[in-house]
Amino acid sequence: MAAECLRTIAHPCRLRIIEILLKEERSVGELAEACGIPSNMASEHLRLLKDRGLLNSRRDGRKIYYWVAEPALAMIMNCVGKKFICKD
Amino acid sequence: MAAECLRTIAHPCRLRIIEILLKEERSVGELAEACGIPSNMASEHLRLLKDRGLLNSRRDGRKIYYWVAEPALAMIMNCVGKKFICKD
DNA sequence: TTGACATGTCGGAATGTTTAGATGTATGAC
DNA sequence: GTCATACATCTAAACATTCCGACATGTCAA
Repeated sequence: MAAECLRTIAHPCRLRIIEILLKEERSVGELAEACGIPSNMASEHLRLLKDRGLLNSRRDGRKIYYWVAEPALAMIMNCVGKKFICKD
Repeated sequence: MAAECLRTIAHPCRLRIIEILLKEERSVGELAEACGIPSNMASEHLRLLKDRGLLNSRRDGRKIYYWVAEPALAMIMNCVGKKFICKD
């Protein structure tokens, strides 16, 4: 259901994560720092996004890198962030 | 905040309401019937959407008609519904 | 004014989400 | 092997959302 995926995206940390990952892949620790949250919370957000097929991940040594798996996210983020919807 | 507005949209009934209102304005009762929910719940959903500036309303006799106030909703719905994101 | 209709608002129960801390697992360095 | 690092998982508390019934408001018609 579309509503479920929108809810998944609709969280400040997850929007920030998606925004970053649209540029390039990142590790959990990097994303956690960028969002100002502990890494276990970042991990939880990433799990939610990955469970819905929005992200993919790969391990490289001790780190795990995530990237955007769903191209539509770029369009959604373009709508959301660029000029639309509840700009402050 | 963008996340807040996305959360507002991210509900099955509210997505349906937006989808209908993108075509033409409708009364609360019509929307409630279309969503299969009681009219007081439709009224509540409409209030949430209106409070964030996504809808507008006008009274006509006893009925109150709502329509889409935020043009970006058409683009968002186009992304969401047409081919992207968690299609079943 | 009264009654019926359309909508809005107010509780509160049920449910879902977010967060934090503690613990668990996998990897590389030594 | 031990240790530290990077990440994941579990649990429970705190918080927010959803839904429903009951009641309130506002309008029209008679």
